[in-house]
Amino acid sequence: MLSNQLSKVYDPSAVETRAYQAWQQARAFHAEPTDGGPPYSIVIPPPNVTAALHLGHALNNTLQDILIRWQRMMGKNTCWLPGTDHAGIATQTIVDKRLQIEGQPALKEYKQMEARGENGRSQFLEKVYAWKDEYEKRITEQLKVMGCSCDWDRQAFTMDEPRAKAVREAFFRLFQDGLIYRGKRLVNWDPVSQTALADDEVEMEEIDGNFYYLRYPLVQDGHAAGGITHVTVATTRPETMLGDTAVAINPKDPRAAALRGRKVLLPIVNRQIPIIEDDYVVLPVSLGGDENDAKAQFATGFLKVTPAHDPNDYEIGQRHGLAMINIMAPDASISNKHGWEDVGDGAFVLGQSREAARKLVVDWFKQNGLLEEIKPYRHSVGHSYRSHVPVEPYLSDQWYCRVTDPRLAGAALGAMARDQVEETGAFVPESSASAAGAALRFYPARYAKTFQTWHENIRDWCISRQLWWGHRIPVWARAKTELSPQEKQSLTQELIPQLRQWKQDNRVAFDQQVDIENATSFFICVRREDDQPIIQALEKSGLFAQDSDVLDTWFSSALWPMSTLNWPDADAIENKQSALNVWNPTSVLCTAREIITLWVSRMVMFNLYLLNRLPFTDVFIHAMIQDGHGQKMSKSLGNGVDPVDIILSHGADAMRFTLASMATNTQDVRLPVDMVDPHSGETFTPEYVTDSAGYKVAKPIQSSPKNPKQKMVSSYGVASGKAHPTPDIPAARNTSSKFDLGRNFCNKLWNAARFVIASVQGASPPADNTPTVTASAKDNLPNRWIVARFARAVTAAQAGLHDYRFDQYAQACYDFFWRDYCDWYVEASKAAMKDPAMAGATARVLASVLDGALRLMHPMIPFITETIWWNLNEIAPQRGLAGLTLTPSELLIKAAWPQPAEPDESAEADFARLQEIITAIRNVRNEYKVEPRKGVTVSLKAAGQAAELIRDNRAMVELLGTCSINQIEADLKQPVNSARALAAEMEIYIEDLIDPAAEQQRIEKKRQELAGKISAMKGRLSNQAYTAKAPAHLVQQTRDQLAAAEAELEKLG
RNA sequence: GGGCCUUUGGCGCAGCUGGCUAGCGCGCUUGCAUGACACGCAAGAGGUCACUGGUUCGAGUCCAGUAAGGCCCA
Repeated sequence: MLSNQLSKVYDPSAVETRAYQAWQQARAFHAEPTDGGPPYSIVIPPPNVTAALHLGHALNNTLQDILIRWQRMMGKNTCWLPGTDHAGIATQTIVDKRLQIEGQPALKEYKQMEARGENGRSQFLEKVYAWKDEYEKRITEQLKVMGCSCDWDRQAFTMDEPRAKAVREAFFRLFQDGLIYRGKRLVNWDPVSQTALADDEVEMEEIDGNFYYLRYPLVQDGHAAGGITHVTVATTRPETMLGDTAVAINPKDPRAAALRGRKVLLPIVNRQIPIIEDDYVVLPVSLGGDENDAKAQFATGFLKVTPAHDPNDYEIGQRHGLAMINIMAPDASISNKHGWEDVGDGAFVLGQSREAARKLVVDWFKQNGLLEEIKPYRHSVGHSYRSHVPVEPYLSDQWYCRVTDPRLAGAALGAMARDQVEETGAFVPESSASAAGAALRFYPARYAKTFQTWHENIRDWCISRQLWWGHRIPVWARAKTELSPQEKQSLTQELIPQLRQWKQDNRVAFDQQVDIENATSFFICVRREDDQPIIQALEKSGLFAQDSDVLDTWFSSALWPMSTLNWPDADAIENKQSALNVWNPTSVLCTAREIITLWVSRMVMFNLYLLNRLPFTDVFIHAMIQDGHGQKMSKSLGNGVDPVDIILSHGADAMRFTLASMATNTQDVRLPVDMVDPHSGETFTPEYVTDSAGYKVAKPIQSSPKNPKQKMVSSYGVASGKAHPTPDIPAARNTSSKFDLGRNFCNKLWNAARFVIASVQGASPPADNTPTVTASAKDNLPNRWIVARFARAVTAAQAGLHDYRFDQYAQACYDFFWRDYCDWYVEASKAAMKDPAMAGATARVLASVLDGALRLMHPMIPFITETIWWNLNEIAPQRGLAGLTLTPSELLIKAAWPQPAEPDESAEADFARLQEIITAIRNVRNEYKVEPRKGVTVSLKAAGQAAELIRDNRAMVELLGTCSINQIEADLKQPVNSARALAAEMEIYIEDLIDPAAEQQRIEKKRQELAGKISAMKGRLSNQAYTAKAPAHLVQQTRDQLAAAEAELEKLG
């Protein structure tokens, strides 16, 4: 067996690899549902296979691992399910781009191959799978080096076989129940990716645009119109006028009456379109519109209505039964082949891009005297989150999930914890799940509101995407509307009877209320991917073809807490002891806030609908990490920090500790980003500049702090292409000195453990060498004290973890281990270990409290604690104290979480007095500039218990104060030439310090401090309102404090 | 436009249902290479808690408003 001796210098990389291997060998991460114990489970928010993990992932997964390891030590049957997400559009786009950069055939070429019948689709998907394999592997590696204790046996991917099965079943059930439908709607169309986007995939960006004022002449039909010959519409998108089918006016507009029933002649196309009245139209300021509304300032009172190219116009079109004319091809060029027929004089715009067409149309209006004016206007325009081009509202056939249905959105609202639901007037029925106490609860609570508002305003979810990378939509549609008599016969006589049978067998579903005998088109959803007889029958008939679209990635993500646990396998559903039934609902979902609407909502709706229970009970939303200027970390700004770099430079434990300390209750945390000088290896703060968009970025070229002549390229320089690294001017990595916090702590822990283990090694066992050896002997105050402090630390740590306050947990560990254990207890033990009467018991306490501390800190810093644990097991196997049960365990990961005991308050109070005295002595030594190792002689004026306390702990005070105690007397006179300090109601004289002036100054400073306090407290007490209204105990406390301060002042003389 | 959040020493953050003489880490100052640790030890300096008003015996903490910044949803 390898020696577990701790190396002199802490080397994280050596420690980490070995510990992780040991855990895996022991199968410590794996659990079976039948293992027993209360279940505790987490599903990982599956990282996208698009790219490697960044610091946000590191935070997210560190926090999950802390929870998992904590709960495992608490004896729960713990399962953390890892996996990755295929991220449809993002991955497809990135692979396409990579192929283009490499000069290989890319998506465009594969699409052409597919059109020629050469399997372009499957060949392209092979490329995407290769990418996925690479990144899935990389992500898994990253999670492992971070220390994540995932159950790797259960690793999943959103497109693997079991997950595909879940998607199929869910789609089938929703389709069968009428919760999925196909509709011609306006979608957010990305003309570059040529796919529909969900609302949340559209990013609003402020754009400098214009309002164009276009004149539409009134059709002269012989009626007077109050002298009006034309109407002027204001638009930001003039090219869409080609598809106008009405002009709207507000019924309150005074001009409305005169124009009622009239028409305008749409220029260019010469289409006659009606003037309609609709409340939606904004009144211009001159006619009573709101002057604070920017739109009213720009409005003319007439609104061109283009139902096929604007969501609001679409609504108006629906209300008024207007025609919808689509004037664009899928690539957003102007086209007369997708629904626009009356081109009129518009041939000159056909085939033009949106941008070019806009210019041509405006020019046309100008030339024909119909352009009234152009006003600059800044407004927000939706952009594709993927291709970053403006999204086109586009009329097309898409699949929708009817999330507006009460069975989905309503159920999600009903599952919320009642005390987190805000009264909004909207009807929120309480569901059985929430009534049973298993309600959905958000941490921090404020995020419940986001969830609630989203569901109260939800719109149907467009789930189809015109992509290749994703789950195919399992629907077959009639490919032909016109059938030959032969085809007709084969359909009605063969296929339809079969279909009816299959439907009865629950193997297929039709869209609801369709008469399949007579309908010219209908949809068949096939339940199972492997139901070959059906699929073959449909395809061989030549009458049906599978929908070519894929599902939105979130459709499969929405099933994640079920699909990772093998839903819909029969065994998973029926067996009470199946993983699904034991671990779903999962215990908590850890994620960032932008995911509440995208993902949390959909998981809740699907899990409730399909399984009649929540996917998880707690939702913990953690902060987002920003750079030092409060900006999002992004590739293009070059302000990201790579977790792998931090692990290399600081160690995984150090990174984890720091991340946990940053996990406060707030929305965002800032992480100032530093750079590593590739010439010297030094970390320094780069020079910042402001880029054209107003972001603070690192100057592309930076100078080495050591030698300004040596230059380097910043990440921003690389990302923006503003500088190119060369051998002389290399690229510099980002880092952050914030991680020093964790590194310092781990280093402290390592060295303290080495020291403690070495001290314990030689010590003879305590007289009472049983697992219940007591630390409460009268002469063992430091022993009693550290045990009490440990009990407090456990309570604080546990409270922090329970509330998802990882910063409080980290702080509790830090304060206890460094401040109490190292600074005081280990130092004090140096005195006790020299005393044969105390050495044995002290050694036991040293080892036992170290044991407890390792257990306490293991979830946060697992590698280092595990490694020290092995060494401690070897050197000091006998551990445990009365009131501190420490069941032995070979591996720390499997050890039991320490139980908090009642802290010994008298030990705490007594020890605090000793600390005060020692600090006072040190203070005087420092002010008098006594040589650090030179002893001083100290006498104390103390009586009774105080004197006893000093006498009992004399060796410790002498050691820690670097002094020798001369006298401890109740009526001691201050020795000549001595300095005087007050502490713990004692007078302390440090002898042979002769500087009367300095002494006078010290005493005067102290006196003023006291006087300030006294006058403040006197003021408070002389206020009658205070004594009358403040709680009695507080008033008494003030009186006591005043008396104490006055007594102290008295002593100062 | 609606919602959420932030503003506490040079920097990053705590401060629970109001009682604070406002904490922590980094940085800073002064000592110290003490046989666990200089990624360290000891002792210090540094803040009228963004601003204005209110409630209260008492406000960093509650309320209203103002300013600056960030995020989400339209």
